[in-house]
Order: sequence, then structure tokens, then C-alpha cells
Amino acid sequence: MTDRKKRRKPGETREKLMESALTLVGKGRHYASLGIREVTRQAGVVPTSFYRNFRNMDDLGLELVDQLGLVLRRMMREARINVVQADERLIEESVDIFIRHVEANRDFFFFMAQGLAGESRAVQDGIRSEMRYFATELANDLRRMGVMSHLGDADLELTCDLVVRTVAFSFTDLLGVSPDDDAQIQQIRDRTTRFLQLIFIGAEHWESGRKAKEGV
Amino acid sequence: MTDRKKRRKPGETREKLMESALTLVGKGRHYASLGIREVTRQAGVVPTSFYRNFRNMDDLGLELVDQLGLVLRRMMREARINVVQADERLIEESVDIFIRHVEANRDFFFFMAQGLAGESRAVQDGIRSEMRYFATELANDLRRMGVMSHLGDADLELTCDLVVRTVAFSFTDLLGVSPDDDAQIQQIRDRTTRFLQLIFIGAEHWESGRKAKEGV
DNA sequence: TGTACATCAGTGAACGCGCGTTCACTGATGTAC
DNA sequence: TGTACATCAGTGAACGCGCGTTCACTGATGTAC
Repeated sequence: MTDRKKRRKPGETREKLMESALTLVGKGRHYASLGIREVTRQAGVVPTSFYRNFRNMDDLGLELVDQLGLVLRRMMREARINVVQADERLIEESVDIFIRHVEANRDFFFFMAQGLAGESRAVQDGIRSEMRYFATELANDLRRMGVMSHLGDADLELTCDLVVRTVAFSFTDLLGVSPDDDAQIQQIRDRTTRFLQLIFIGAEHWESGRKAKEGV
Repeated sequence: MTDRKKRRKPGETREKLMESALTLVGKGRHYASLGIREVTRQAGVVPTSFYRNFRNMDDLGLELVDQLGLVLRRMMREARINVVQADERLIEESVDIFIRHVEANRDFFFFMAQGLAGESRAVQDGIRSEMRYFATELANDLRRMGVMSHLGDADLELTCDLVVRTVAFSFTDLLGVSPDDDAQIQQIRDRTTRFLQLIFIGAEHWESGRKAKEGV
């Protein structure tokens, strides 16, 4: 069994390469500066193997975006299960779930934070698209729960977009913090919660007719 | 005069190197993936010259952060001059000034957006520190104008932090847009304005005692 | 004002190294009969 | 069930190239007298 040099489980090397890229990102490297040899080295695989699975680093990056989408969907699902009632702890509970998932998938969220201003336009657009989807789903959930029912669709979507951006920005806060530094993580959690409270209070008092008066 | 091969104006090469790095970033490259030879090539200078001015790319990055600080301060000053009265157009006028400066210093703001999740911790911290300073100054200005006078210092600071984050996130929106695409820039401008309106409405209705009830 | 000297930003050649990419190969697994 | 063959993920050697960094140099500018 130590002898099997060829033919691992199908997709195993592919997975290992993606994992290795994420690991390097988690260690503080920027995705844009990663090289093919570096990633294969981390994966314990010969450089040539890379080309059996990906065309180039951008290609691998796009696959990571897809996996990121799965992580985000899992997070949404958990939030839906646990945050059923629209009481005043809705925000705090959601932020808790969010922080927990970020801690459990640290590298993924690092990759996401980097990718937003990254080198590959395709990756950038992919992450942006995931965020848009997330905001839309959030809007649907709030509608379903009867929250912010006074808002028109466009205004609710605006609010959710701002929420998602604010949460995403918190990733970059977590980026600079050691995963063991509970005190600082707690602080980021509190601050994010307050940001969202501020936004939701704004949304509560937002008059949907307002823009028509000012904008057009 | 075409013959002078040595001794340009003092600091000229240094400036040209920083400018070249920014130019490459503006062309879509990520700062983390730039090399010394690449930057010197862009600057029309021999690679060795780099070491006469900087220790490494991180060092150059830190100098760029300092210059970014100057750009931000210039922006703040202009905003202070032009936005004197706290009427309802305060936000729109500020966003206009902000968009104008981003367009005029496109590369700088790209660098800033990248640096927030960049490879160098020092650069990351530097940009973060500039943002904190910006938020503090904004809070001071609002105090001076008598806006949001019902908020405690901590809550005002929280609001301003969220404003700065929201504006900073808009950089990444502009990042993917051609500088000539006026329609899309206009759309980002409007959206950013609405985000800020939402935040300020939230701040208007924020009860400073609230957190004491919930948090502690 | 003129001369001698120190300084130091920019030069150009050279180095060893790791990079991305190619190639022919190998051998375990899946498939046809 | 057994045999022959196709497939194709992973291998290892090799390539040319651009990288970061070093070194001794050069010559314009600034300074001392």
C-alpha cells in the first residue's frame, strides 16, 4: 500500500491541489503570487500533474470560486434552520453563524477577500456573482419572514447588498487576526453586529418614495 | 541634454519606480505579483537602481501607503471646503468629490483596494490605519457641523467607520469598470450615495443607550 | 573664483536558481469480448 | 470468469528564460579650502 505510486482515487490530486493553494493563501500568501510549482510542491505532487487537472492558476482559481459558492450556500442553509423567528436577536444569531463558518473555512474566506481585488477578472466576477446571489437570497428570506415589509423590492435588495458588503469587509478584519485570539474575534463580532443593526435601523426608517424625490 | 545618462533630478528615479508600480497595478496586475525587474523595466531603469531606492517590494509598498495618505488628506480637505452646510445634499456632494478623486487617482485606489487583503502585513496595517484616521476625521467634521449630535462618541465613530468601509468597498466596484464607462460609474455613484443615506438614517434613529441593554 | 576630493545614484555584466511548460514514459484501472 | 487492449492520471528529465541579487565601475554633483 505504500507502493502505489500511480492512480490515486479519482480526483484526489485535483482536490489536493486546490487544498494546497488554499493552505498557502491561509498562511498569508496572496493567490496572485502563487506559482504552479509552489502549489504542486505543497501538494506533494510532481509539477506536471498540475496540467492534468488545470489549464493554469486562473483555472484553479475559478474552481475555488465554485467551491466557495458551496460553502456560502451551506452557511445560508444553517442560518435558515437556526434563525427562524424575526426577533431582535436575529442579527446577533446570524453574525454568530457567520463568524463560526469563517473560522471553520478560514482559508476560503481569505481567498474570497483577496479575490475581490485580485488579478483575475474572471475570479473577481465570480466572487462578485456569489455575493449578489447571497444578497438576493437574504432578501427572499427577509421577505418570507415578513421583515422590512414596507420596503420595495429594489430598496430591500439595496439593504441586503449593503449587509453582504459589510459582512464581507469583516473578512479582511479577521484576516489580520490570529485564529486563537478570541478577544479580538469577539470584538469583530460585536462590531459587525452593530454595523448590521445600524443598517437595519436605517432600513426600518427608509421611505421608499424618497429617492424619487431626490434622484430623478 | 540627451546625453545625460547619470544623475537625474534627485529622487526622480525613486518617484518613477513608485509611479511604475502603480501604473502596473492600474493595468490590472496585482501588487503581490509584481517583480523588481518588472517595475524597473516599466520605469526605464536598470534593475540595480531599484536597490538604491528601496530594500524590496514591501518597502516600496509602504512608501505608496504614505503617498496614499496624502491623496486621502487632499480629498478630505476638498470635501471640507466644498461641503460646508449640513443640508440634505451633504452626502451626494461628498460622494461626488470622492468619485472624482478616485477617477483622478485611479491607480492609488486600486492599490488601496488590493492592499487591504494583500500579502504584506505592514501594507495591510498601513492602509487600515489610514482608513481609521479618515473615519476619525469624518467624525470630527460631523461633530463640528452639529450633525448626529445625539450620538455618543463611540457610536459616531462606529457610524463613520461603516461609512468609510462602504466607500472603500466601492473602490472594488470601480476596479472592474472601464474609466470611460460613464453610465456604470454613475450607477456606482448612485448606489454608494444610497448606501450612505441608509447608514445615516440608521444613525439618526440609533438610540445610544441601546447597546447597554443588549450587549452587556 | 578655481581646484581637489568625497559622495553616491545609476550602470552593466554576471551569478545561480526556480519558474512554466514540453515530452515520451509507465502502469493501474476500466472496458470489450 | 479470464484475457487483451485502451485510457489517462501521474512521472521524471529536460528546456530556455526571467528572476532577485552581487559586484566593481563611472561620472555628475556637492563640499572644503
